[in-house]
Parts: sequence; structure tokens; C-alpha cells
Amino acid sequence: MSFKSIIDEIENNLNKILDDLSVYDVPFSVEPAKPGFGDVSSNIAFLLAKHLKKKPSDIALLVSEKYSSCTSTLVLKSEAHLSGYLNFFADWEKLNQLIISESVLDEYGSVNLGRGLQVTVEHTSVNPNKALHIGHIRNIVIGDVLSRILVKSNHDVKILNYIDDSGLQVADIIVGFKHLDFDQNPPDAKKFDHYCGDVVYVKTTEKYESDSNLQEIRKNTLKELENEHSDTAKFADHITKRVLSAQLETCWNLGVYYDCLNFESQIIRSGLWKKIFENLKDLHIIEYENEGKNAGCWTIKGEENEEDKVLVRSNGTATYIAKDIPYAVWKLGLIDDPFNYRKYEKNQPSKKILWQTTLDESTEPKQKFSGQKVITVIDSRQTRLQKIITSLIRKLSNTDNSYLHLSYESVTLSPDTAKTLGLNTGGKQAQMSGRKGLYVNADSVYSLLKSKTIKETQRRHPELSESEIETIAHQVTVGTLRYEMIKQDLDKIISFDLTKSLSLEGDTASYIQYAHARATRILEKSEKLVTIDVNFGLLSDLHEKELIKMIGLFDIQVIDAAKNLSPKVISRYCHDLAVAFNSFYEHVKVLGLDDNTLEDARLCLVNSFKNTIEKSLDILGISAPSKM
RNA sequence: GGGCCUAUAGCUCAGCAUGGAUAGAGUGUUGGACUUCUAAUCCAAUGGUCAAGGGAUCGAAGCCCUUUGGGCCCA
Repeated sequence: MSFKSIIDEIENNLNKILDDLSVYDVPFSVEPAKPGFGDVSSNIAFLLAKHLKKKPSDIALLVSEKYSSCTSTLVLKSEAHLSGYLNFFADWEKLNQLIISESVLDEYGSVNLGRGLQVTVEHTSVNPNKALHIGHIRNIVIGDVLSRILVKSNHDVKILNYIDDSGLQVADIIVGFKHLDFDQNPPDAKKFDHYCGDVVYVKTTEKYESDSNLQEIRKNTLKELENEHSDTAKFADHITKRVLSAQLETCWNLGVYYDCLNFESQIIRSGLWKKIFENLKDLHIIEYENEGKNAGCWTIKGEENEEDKVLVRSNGTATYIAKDIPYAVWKLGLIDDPFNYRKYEKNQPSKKILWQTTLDESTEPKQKFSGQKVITVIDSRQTRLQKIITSLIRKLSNTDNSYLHLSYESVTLSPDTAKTLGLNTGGKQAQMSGRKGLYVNADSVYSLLKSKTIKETQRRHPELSESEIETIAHQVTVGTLRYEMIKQDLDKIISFDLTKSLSLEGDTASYIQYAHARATRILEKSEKLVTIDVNFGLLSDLHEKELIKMIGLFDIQVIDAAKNLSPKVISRYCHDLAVAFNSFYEHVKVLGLDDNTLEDARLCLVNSFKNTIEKSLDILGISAPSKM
């Protein structure tokens, strides 16, 4: 147990006091205190004010007095504050020992919130006709960090990436290759996804405006994609696989890995939709319209003021929602799995095996990627569609919240960055657009940031080899990108500014990584074996106590992040922990003390911090170099 | 026309779920700290009618209602 031990102890005691007072169901809080108000605070007196009809400050006094006769192991004393808060002061010697000895364990920060619940997370799901831009990076980092949080809180997590290989956007580049004669081999060894997105897609789309014949071709191409035996479908399969492969390079480079790739084309061909369509009819979840504007269509009734949504048009063709429904049903394992599985052609840089669905025979065993709970990470523009799927799944599965849309706001371009791309927005931020070629490639941001980081690192460490610098720069660059994508709340738009994104100071990943490097350096230089057999009472400086407290809050933060599906919680924790360490570093000397026992105790604390920051950064998918 | 999100320091954001102490960071500006465990750092100063109005409450940045600005989705 960590800092949570003292919180639990206080909670238990306060509950006993409530029993004594014959008051029940008071949802009081017990939280780490603000600086200057002891170590732990409770609002219990405020909540009791109504029951006991007394002033909060008087109640705080009363409770504090009763508390002194409670058995405490970690609390030294309680104190009623004039405001009405009840503040507790910890026995730091004991708490230090408790927290620090816990923090060096491998499983530190792991909590058993999920009890092994199977959760399937879908993220990324970028159309395989272009390269990932910075907006997609927000998606994949949110999805990836969320998955890591869920693993840390004992969920059995499977990660999916949905490949929409039969949609309009794919049709567009196929039109480009087949009818506008774009070379299949990009010039100047350009990465294939960049080439398809920057050149083929944008130029083909441009042509539609002036060439109505081409639009006809586009329609036909889209239709041909659904027929797996057509030359068009085979060609498209070849092209989209190449794009996908290039996209995965980008994801893997950022430390994002998957368990399985799902292909839309296979979902269509699997016949899942037909079965589910019949199910939906039988359960009267969808209705056949005899009259009105949707006459002849199968629709889902809109809830509240929402419009009815057409699933099957009067001509018998399914709308695009009809593709998403089978996938959602499959993800929850509500239907027999029609797929076989085979390994993806390339290995992921992590140990994790990447599977992909196939409708062909496979020598590989059947896999299971469905979850009791499904989380789909898609931006807020898809909320309406996701709402329909959610409510439909609710009816179909008789569960309340097994299907969850994790929504986040999109990434826009700052006015300055839009300008560098040739768009004058008059001081407003601009929506990115793949179609118009208005976006910032993820790979280019990575390269720009990396060359800057290489320079910074070389300046500080001229003695390091090129490959060592390269490794450090990679870690810092990935860290910075990932951190920028999750440090703010999901419902805030990120206005991406290329220049500002290159900053490595202040509230950035490098700040946190730097704290880790400093800690590592101290341990290296001391050349002593770190032991936890130290006198914890010596760690009594304000900065030491603040640091230990932060270290001790790790598991509480993991619980918070997992309960609220909020990656930001962990990024804030990492930052706060690094602040506590940097402040400690500036004010408290560790090495070269005359006092050996004090030095041992401080080394132990530095080691404890190093372990904790590594583990918490790991949840963010950020690794910390030992030098930078 | 309908729906969703959002508004807190010059700028970018925490805090809001579960109301309670002195509303916090970063950045910017100004000043200070490297013969010392790495200055990608630290310390200090500066900066707030918590969009506006109303309501319930002993108590509101937070809850309820209305209005306004910004963004997105649908028609």
C-alpha cells in the first residue's frame, strides 16, 4: 500500500465515529491535503453540519476530539481548522518506509480495478489511402495510453485497428492509379502513404470538379470494390495493404502496437450484416417504413429529437451505418465469429503478435478479440453515429454500458501553421483536410522535432556516439509528441502549432524525462548499492516529504485515470512528480554529505523516485533516457 | 431549425464528476541562482468581475435555468 494506506486508515476511523454518532450515508471525502493544511484532509464536518445542526468548525472540533481516541498507526494527530476542514498529520517515519519500500516493487502502481475484465479497445482506424497526420496521432495516443491504463488496472485488454479498405477514400486513390495513370512507385523514394495522400488523393479529388466523367468512374469503382473477385478489388487490396504497412511504421515508431487488424471489406463479405439484419428485424429494433420520406427503407427510430436513421435504402442497399453495426456486434462477441486469423506479414517491434482477420482457411488457431466491454476511440464528429450504435447495441445485448464511445475533440491548425501551409485564415484556427491536402504529417513533425532534439543533445553531450544520441533523441521526440497529445482534456480542441510543438521546456515530456536523467545520474555517481534498510526518519525536509507524498499517490492516480478513462490524469501526475523531484534536487544535496546514513536515506529516495517516474511514464508509453 | 462540445491570468490549460480553506500550472514579461548530484533546471515578482444574468444553498468556478461568444454534427 502507498499513501492510500493512511487515507484508508482515516476513512475507517471516521466511519466508526459516524457510527458512534448514529449518522449514516455521509459521503465524506478523505484526500491528500493542500500544502499548508497537514497531510490529509476531510470535509466530513461540512457534511455533518446538516445532520447535527451545528457549525462545521464546531463539528470538526468534536470529530477531532473523538479521533484522538481512535487507534492510529499512521496518523500522529488530527486538527480542526477554523474553516471546518479536518486535517490530519502523518507519522512520516512510518509512512516514508511504507511508501518507499512499496515503490521499488515491479508492480508498483498496479491496481485491481478491472478484476481481469476483458476490454476491447479500438483506435487508429485511419483510411488506408493516406499518411497519418497530427490529428490521427491524438487518436492513437489516446487509445494507446488508455489501453496501458486499463492493463495497469488489471483489465484484459485487446487492441484493434479497423481498416476501412472499401470506402470512398480508397476508391479515390484507385481512380487515381487506374484512370489518371499515377505511377505506383512514388518518386524520390517517398514513403508510400505520403505519396498516396499528398499526391494521388489530393490531385484525383481536384479533378472531380472539372471532370464529371471521372465522378462516374468513381461511383463504379466504389461498387466494384465490394466484389472481391473483381480486378479493382484485387488491385485495391494490393494498394491499401501497402499504405497500411507504411502507416503502421508510423504507429510503431511512436510505440503504439495492436493485437488485431480488422478489414472492412471482410466484414462486408463475411455476411455478418445479413444475420444481424434479421436479428434486428426479429427483435423489432428496426422498422420498415411504409410511408413518409423514408418509405421503403428500414430505419432505426431516432431518440428524442433525433432524426430516424436509414439502415437499408428502399433499393435494398445498406447505408454506411450498416457496416459499423456488424463490427460493433462482433467486437462484443454477440455473434459467431466468421473470421479466421493469420499473423501480419511483419513483426511489431514489441513482442506482441499482430493478427489480422481473414476469410480464407488458416493454419493458425482461432483467436478471440471480443470483449465484455468495448471502447471505441473516435473523435467527437462521429458522436451522432456512435450514439446510434450504442443505443442499438444496448437493445441487442441487454446491457447498459458494454459499448462505449470515447470521444475527443479534433486537432486543428493554428493560424500561423495554416499560413505556412498556404492558407490565410485571418487569425482563426483551421480544420485539417486530407482532401485539400491541408494537414501536418505525423512523420514530418517527428523528423523536425527529432533533428532539433539531436542538436540539443549533441550540445550537452559531445562525448556521446551518434547512435547513443539518436536513441536519446528518439525517446525525447516520441515522448514530447505523445505528451502534447494527452496532456489536456479530451474535450479541448488542440490547436496545433508547429513552432510551439517544438518546445522542450516547461510542461513537456522532456521536463519529466530530465528529472529522471538527473536521478539516474545521482545513483550512477554515488557508486553505492541502494538499500531500503535506511533510517526513514531522516527524510524530514519539506522537499523530501513532498516528493515522497507524490510518489505515494501513484496508485490513486491510476485508479482515477482508469475509472474516468482519462489519460490526462497520468500525464499530470508525471508532471507533478517531476516538479517535486526537480524542487528536491535544487534544494537537497544527496552526494558528498559527511553523514553516511543520511546519504543512504536520500539515495534510497532518489531510487524510489526513479522507479516511480519510469513506471508512470511507461503508462504514457514514454521511455526515459538515463542521460539527456 | 435541431443536437453535442466549449468559455477560468496577455496566451495555452488544471480545478468542475463528488459544492467548502488562500482558484493552481506552464508560457509571456521582470529580476535572481551554474568553480557544486546535468541550468531541457530552480527561486521570486507580475498577472483573475472563473463569459453575462438569475435561482436553489449557511456556502458556487463547480449544481439548475436563461442569454451571449466560439467550435463541431445533422437538416
